[in-house]
Amino acid sequence: MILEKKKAFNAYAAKQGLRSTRQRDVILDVFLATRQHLSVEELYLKVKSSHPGIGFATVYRTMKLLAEAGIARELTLKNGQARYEHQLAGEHHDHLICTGCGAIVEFEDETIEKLQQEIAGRHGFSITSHRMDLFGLCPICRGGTAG
Amino acid sequence: MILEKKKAFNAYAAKQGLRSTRQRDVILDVFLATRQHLSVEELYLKVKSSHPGIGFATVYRTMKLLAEAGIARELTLKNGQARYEHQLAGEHHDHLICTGCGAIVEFEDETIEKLQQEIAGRHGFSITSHRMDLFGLCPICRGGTAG
DNA sequence: CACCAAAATGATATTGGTTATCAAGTACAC
DNA sequence: GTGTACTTGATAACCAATATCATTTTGGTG
Repeated sequence: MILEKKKAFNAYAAKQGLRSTRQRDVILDVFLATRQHLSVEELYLKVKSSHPGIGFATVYRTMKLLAEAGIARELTLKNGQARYEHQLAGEHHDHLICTGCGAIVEFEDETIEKLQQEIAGRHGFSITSHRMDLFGLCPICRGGTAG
Repeated sequence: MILEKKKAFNAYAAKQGLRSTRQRDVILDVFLATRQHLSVEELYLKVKSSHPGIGFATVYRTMKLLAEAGIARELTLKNGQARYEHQLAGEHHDHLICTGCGAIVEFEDETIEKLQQEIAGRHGFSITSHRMDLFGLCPICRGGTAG
């Protein structure tokens, strides 16, 4: 699947007339090698540890590129810092976010998606994307005591 | 209803040991007098037009206060700038956001809310709040042509 | 391979929204 | 009225993100 993503990015790069660079390869590799929701800073630190020469401006630029290419999705969390997650082609998922420890659980629900389309339709909107985040406490932060 | 909000804020202020100031009254008035989703800057400009002496730091502080008091709700839009909307006691609504002109339409859907609770329950989460934004084009920006 | 124009990089400066600082002002209990 | 803790407003500081720009690299061409 990593190869697919790389091909997808190469295809996008070709279409856009972008050049193939070592830095972009490295950043894409690092991004694809993790399953977490990474901030640009975290990504930059990971990249830097193996390739100290790469500057953070390039990481920012490349992540924007990956988002445009449909490989990464940018999340705007409450603190204002951007985080990126993998974008599985055609798929979409939403988030359960623990306000205690920051843990993020992904989920998807077809029924909700359909309802969203219905609602949008009633207002004459054509939806291109959405964001749904549920905030609360995860089982661990609730302390094991149900309720 | 404006008086109710003011009473609610006074109650919160009393509970927190906060003092009653002219500035907070003015900012609350300005906020309650509008039905739009205002950025802090817009709010500041409105406040300033009638009370030039009030600084923006006070507007920021007061809006945080109103959010804590449950009177305002802070929205984190994609550009990172915070906007505030009215928080109707106990009620909750979500947003249809036009990516063309920035128009925001509010809606609520009980079925979705219930589904959210179900999903959270399946993962052991207890939900305290959520955010759901649907992005797309409003009827006007779609150009009138359905599709 | 050498050359060149365009694109990309990386160090740095800059921006823009938000928060912290702190002296001066104000509310409120006494 | 007095005292003091809370507020305010001007300013500086902060931080993520973007712009700038000289230098380097890519990828085509001869």
